[in-house]
Amino acid sequence: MLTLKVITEQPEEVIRRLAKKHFDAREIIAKVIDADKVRRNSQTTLDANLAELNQLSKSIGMLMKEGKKEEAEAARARVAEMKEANKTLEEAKATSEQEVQNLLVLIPNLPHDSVPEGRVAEDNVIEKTGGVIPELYDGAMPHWELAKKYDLIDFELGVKITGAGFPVYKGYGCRLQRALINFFLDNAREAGYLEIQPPYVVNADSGYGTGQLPDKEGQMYYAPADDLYLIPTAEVPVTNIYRDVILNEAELPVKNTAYSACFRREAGSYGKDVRGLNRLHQFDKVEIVRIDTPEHSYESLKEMVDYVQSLVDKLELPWRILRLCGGDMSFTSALTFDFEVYSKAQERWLEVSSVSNFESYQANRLKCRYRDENKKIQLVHTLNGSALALPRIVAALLENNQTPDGIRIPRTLIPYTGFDMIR
RNA sequence: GGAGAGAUGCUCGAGUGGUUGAAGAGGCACGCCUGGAAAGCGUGUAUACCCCAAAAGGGUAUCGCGGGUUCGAAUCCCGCUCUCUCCGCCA
Repeated sequence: MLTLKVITEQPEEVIRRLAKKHFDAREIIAKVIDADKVRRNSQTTLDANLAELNQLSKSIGMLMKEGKKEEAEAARARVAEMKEANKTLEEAKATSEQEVQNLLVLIPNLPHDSVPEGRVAEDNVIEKTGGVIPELYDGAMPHWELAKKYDLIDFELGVKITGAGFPVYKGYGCRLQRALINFFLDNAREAGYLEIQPPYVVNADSGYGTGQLPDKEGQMYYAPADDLYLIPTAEVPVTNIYRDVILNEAELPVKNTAYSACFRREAGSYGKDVRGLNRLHQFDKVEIVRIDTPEHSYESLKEMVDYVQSLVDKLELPWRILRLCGGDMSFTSALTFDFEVYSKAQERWLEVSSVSNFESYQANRLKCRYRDENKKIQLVHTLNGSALALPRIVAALLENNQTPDGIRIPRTLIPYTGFDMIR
């Protein structure tokens, strides 16, 4: 969430910048400022009262020792009186504090100045493209047919065991999955990321820390018996490592990577876009997470984008990078680049990665800060990106590399798969 | 799952109702000493919020978390969470 400071000190600036996200902040910011005034006022008087109370209590102790019983009793009466008044003040303070908090989480992050204007996905700006879109032979198939033909993935079996969106991988399909995971992790390690194996299940505090809760509650699988959530991405457990932590500037940037299975309810998405591997309830992903200083975070973002580009290049996939427009960006992001690869048989672009700088928005909720060179404590910037999500990469690899004789494995991946063709 | 013990600052650790934000030690930072270092000596070393234009300064809260008793709670009471030990079960 945004800091109270930026909202109370520069409300007009906040309103102006949020307009790009098509969020009219005027009313809610007025409410925040009002609630904050109440909060401040009640704290100021409450603190003064408590100070007097503390003084009185001390004096009672002294008077008792000195045997001045009557004076002590008088002080006691005064205390009792003040405590009544403090109850009201305490309530006002707690209520207004909660109100500020409740309002703050409803305000999205400010988009970076370089975010393009726009409302929908079509308004995103193509930043860069690469790779070659292949020509396929007559009779080329979409990946769900290829998966069946070569017995790589059994979608119906997943329905039987669990439900739609939980495919069962088999044989070459499994080996391709494992190869990709190792390929992504090894590349990340070589790029300086520390590998983490996080829990796949998190508590509510972690959900709030990265912003899945409260607003995206319905998108996570929930285990009520233990009040735990299945992670929708490794970002959640990995970023929460740094919840309530004060880092030293020398430790920055933190560079972590993690493979995990990801679980998403995807409530409300149906239709042809969900065919095959395009949208799943359980999928595999390697995530990269960075924590950095405000001064360096955009350089970090660029490095992350370049890194993801190197992956799709190595996989010989046709790709493009989109700079997301204000209307298509996530609630929490300041600047996001999406990576898409072209799926030739489906003749459409598939999103395989989303790389974002959240600036201090996530850090504020997470309470992740660092001590700068002047020993001053300030919020870090957090960034993350997929590097990469498997299903759509697999879809594109299968479709783009199909030949009448089988499916060709990209050269850089062969050491990981142990085979060069799926036949 | 059963029984017991415990949770204090960066770390260890003292502290069972009254200037305790918290002794002591260690660590760390700075200064002195030194040719340099070690040792030694000195000083400093939590976070959030509020008041103040800012700085200086002042105030409030925080000893796992939440509530209660009391004029006053790290210290007493209740609930919760977590950790450790033993037993059981087990990849």
